Amino acid sequence: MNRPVTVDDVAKHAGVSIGTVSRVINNAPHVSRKARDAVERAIDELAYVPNKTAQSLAGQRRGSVVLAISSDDPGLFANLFFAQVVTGVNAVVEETDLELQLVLAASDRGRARLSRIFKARAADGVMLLALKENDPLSALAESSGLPVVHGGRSLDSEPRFYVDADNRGGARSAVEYLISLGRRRVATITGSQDQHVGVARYLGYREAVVLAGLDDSRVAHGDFSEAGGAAAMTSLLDRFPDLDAVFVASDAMAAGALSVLAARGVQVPDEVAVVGFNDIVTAQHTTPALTTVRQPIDALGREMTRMLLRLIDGDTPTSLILPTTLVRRESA
Amino acid sequence: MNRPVTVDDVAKHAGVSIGTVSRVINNAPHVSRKARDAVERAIDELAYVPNKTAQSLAGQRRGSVVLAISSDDPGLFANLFFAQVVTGVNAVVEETDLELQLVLAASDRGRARLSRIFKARAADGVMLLALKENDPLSALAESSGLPVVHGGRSLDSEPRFYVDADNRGGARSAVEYLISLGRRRVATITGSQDQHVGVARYLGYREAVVLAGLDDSRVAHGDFSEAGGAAAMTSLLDRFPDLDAVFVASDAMAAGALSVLAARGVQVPDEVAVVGFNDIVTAQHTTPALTTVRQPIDALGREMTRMLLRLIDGDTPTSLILPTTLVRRESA
DNA sequence: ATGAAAGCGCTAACAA
DNA sequence: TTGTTAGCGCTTTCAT
Repeated sequence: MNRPVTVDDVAKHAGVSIGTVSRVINNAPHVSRKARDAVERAIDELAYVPNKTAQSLAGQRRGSVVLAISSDDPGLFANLFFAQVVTGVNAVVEETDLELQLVLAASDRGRARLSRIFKARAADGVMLLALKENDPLSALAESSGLPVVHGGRSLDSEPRFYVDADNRGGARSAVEYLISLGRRRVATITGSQDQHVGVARYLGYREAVVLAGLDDSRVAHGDFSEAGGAAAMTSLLDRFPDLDAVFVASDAMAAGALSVLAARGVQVPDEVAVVGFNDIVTAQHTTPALTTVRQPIDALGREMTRMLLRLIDGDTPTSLILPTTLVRRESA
Repeated sequence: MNRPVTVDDVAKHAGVSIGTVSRVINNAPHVSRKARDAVERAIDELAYVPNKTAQSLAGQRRGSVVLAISSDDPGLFANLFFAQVVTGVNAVVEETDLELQLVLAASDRGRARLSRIFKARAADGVMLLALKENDPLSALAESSGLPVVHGGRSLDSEPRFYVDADNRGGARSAVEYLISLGRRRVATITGSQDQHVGVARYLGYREAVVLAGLDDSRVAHGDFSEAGGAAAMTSLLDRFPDLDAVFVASDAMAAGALSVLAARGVQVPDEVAVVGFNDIVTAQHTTPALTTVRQPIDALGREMTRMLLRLIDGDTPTSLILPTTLVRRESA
């Protein structure tokens, strides 16, 4: 393992001072054409690559951003969501010379680790994803003094800087679509009402139904799980045997609902139309294939990252809500 | 933003030299009980956290490992796999004070980034995941001189250090299971034969069939995609109308195969038993639910990381093949 | 426009 | 056992 090439080597090779080399590297002003050329050639010839650690130490910035994920539920959570967010984040990070640090912070141990990262100033900024309600991560991050961007919102407090999908609008347009199909007795299976997404999608449902002058009382509360969806569907069917459509706040719950509907011999979409939310892979494989609301997940990752970069640069970005799209399949 | 606490502060506060402080932090020997206590108290009282960057620079180690992923196919790839590997990796990294750096290296840009990381000695080791055949990443990583661990193998060359699932054994036991069910005309839909997994699973099939004294000629080649699986199933049905079982090298292909079987009115599993591979979420939602081979994905992540840590410590670990398990559902 | 030198906060070698 | 000091490789004043 031969000694790595340093600034001094480059300086020597180019016949200039290390100050000049440094200026060229950070393309600072006050460098003569000649010197710049010489340095650039030296860098090329020696295949010099600056030592990131040294840059960080001298430059007082870490050169890395953290993506912290506060979910321990690989089943529900991982479904493409994770991969897609990371893809989006990576795309933007790639354009910079920052590093992307990943921290799974659902456990105490994970949070402690994150906390050390903050205290040790081991990152220039943080993106927080999949926070739970009253997630300690939020306070932890804010108190660090580092720039923080949230993916999604929470019920307890509106983050200062966030990117979120338009859950309410997505739900509203899903229900409006059902109504446009001629359905008049539209029910909903909600997600957990202690989470922002759950509430937002429920509000979207109500908005559409009430605006259309229809009855918004056909409601069963679920918990985003398939089993919960099945239970809620059963309850709905028992209480409102006349319903002709259901807006379900997640695809997983919709899958559960579809099984119940099938078991009861209810025709989908003929008797009851069903719309889900999320567009997970499974949505294509339910019977019938599920009409659902798709979130722009990689865009979420990209915009979170852009926002964080601006924050790091000292700008004050504005929070963002990204539009969703309705994916029409056979269930409605 | 007040000046962060440094070693000198701690030293002063504890009334010892910075050498002693440093020794305590790295729990080196030659520290008196008394001094250690004093330092520890000072650290507590000042809430001192060492600056990672400075540690790295002085200590000549980066304090981070890279997880590089060479896949751009979020659809196929992301299905839980990604999240589970990361979960496993994170679990082990969490026990150390290393950072986990994520690099998506499917593009030229991503590879270039990785290359800089290597050259800039911006990591202590690398884990390579989801490499394609003849993936340039492999050479890139090896040439860096850093410790490298591969997740999975490739056809072109056996990595020096790898962790892989027992694809061959998993396939073999899946087919043996079919045979134990009384099936005698077992076909297979293979995965891409230019990938190690594809070949390994095919070999496992042959092994089981031939060892049982059965005919191993009922073969159709697929490409791991759902559409490919459907096409292969059609071909199989046309060429071998007598088949009574199919081992399909991936769940996605199995989903495609099941659709074809259903369309042709073939009863599963009564007429034809089907077994898949991977145990993706979708496997539970096919009709009928898919019997499949599950890989220990989070264990893969964990073991890769352990292996890398040992490599970084200068040990010479041995490559690992992790056992798979058969998950019985309704399709066989 | 350029060079010299003082750090950044820590580790490690060497003295004491 | 403890203290001192010289770096790690870079950035950034401050002179020149």
